[in-house]
Amino acid sequence: MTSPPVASERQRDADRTRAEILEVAQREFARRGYAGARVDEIAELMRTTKRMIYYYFGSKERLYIAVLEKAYTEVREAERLVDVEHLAPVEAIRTLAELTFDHHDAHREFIKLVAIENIHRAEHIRKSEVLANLGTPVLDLIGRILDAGTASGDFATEADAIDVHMMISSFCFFRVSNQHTFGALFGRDMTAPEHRARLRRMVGETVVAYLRGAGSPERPPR
Amino acid sequence: MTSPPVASERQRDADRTRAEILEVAQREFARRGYAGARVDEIAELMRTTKRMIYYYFGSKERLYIAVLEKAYTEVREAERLVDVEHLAPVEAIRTLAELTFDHHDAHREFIKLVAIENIHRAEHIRKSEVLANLGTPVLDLIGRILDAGTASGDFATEADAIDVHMMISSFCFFRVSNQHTFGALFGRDMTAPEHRARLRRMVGETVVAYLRGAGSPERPPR
DNA sequence: AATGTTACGAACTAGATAGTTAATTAACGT
DNA sequence: ACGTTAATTAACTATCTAGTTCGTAACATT
Repeated sequence: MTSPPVASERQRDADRTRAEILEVAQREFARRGYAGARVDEIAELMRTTKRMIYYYFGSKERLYIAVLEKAYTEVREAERLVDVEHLAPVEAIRTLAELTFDHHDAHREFIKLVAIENIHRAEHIRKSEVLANLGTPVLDLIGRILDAGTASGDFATEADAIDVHMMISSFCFFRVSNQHTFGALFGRDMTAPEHRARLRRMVGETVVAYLRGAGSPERPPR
Repeated sequence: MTSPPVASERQRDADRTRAEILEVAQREFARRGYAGARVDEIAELMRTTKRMIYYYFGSKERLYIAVLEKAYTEVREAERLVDVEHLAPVEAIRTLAELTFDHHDAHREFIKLVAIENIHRAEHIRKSEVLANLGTPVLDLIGRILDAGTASGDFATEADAIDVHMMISSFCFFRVSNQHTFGALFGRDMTAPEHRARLRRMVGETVVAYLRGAGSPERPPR
């Protein structure tokens, strides 16, 4: 006659505890960096104890890797939902750039984790079997858009998919990752709402302009 | 009859010791991040002792701030030497972009420091009186190039100097700062020699293409 | 040469920090 | 109802780490 235990009512719930540790840990690692984050601090910020971190993850490093794996996996999920192939090449690449912009805008904690991981020369990513083999479907998508654009004559620049991806990512990533030093030096918070729409348009226009071939010195823009 | 003390022979040399501490500290902070760097480690890597760090800099944080101040100041010195105003607008902005690329390519340790400082929300930069008021002459330079380009009709896009600076910086900075995660995920080291020239050309072409207005949807490229 | 000042070194300390031990309790299958 | 196992807690420890104490040696000044 007792009601079946609902997740939120249960006093012991491995999944819940594990998930909460990951959530809090992600926030702390993103805020303080890997070395700066404190296992005790993470423990205090949740309802369970430090022992649970070691029970489920074994070490600070393995917890950090688990955080990275979760964050990257979620981001890949979002990427899979991008659908721009019904658009003409120019609009397809412009829209992809703008969606990438939105995506970076919405996942700032993830960006911090990536920045932190780069400071550590990606040593943790390389230790993760999950992440080491995580190719990205975005590259294929860009490749197809580039092919279509070249075939249609819209794109004059012979571009490489990885390069184009880097160009789009760099703009979107930098705006968020370097907001603080940039803000301190130039007195402008690039992530403030009043700059958002303009910079969003800018990425799209930049990729399109580049691919159309307007930047090359030999061949003047058509 | 005793020979005058030469810098290298002297057993005590405040300037030298101070400089060596800064050098080693910069390397260590760039390698391990602020929290990850160890004062003892820095001390072991030089000929003097940990006591000297506290003698000259007072605390780990003040040492770190001193490292930032030195690094930023040196970079500003290099920026002052950029001279592209004798060129026509298109070539001026292209050259500026390419020089910025070279600059980032040559100062990777500085880039790491900036990335680290962003993880700490630029709190140390803000504590430094030297850095807080360090405007940049590059912005004025870009502003003048943009004005000239608009006046001559070469640039159709009404761009903002800070935005253009951000676009150039983001590409150059990201290539270096994110080389490790990017390499791990896409299997390409963007900082490898074989990609250098191509990507260098790419920044220049991208800014020029954008400023010519080739990316806008309303107005087709001229 | 005497004296004061600046630069330096070895050893030490208090507190922080990752990781552990071992006992305890809730859930679940039978 | 009951034994088994998975989940959880509190208290503990070894080590590390930023910062200090105190004494000394080199240089400058007179």
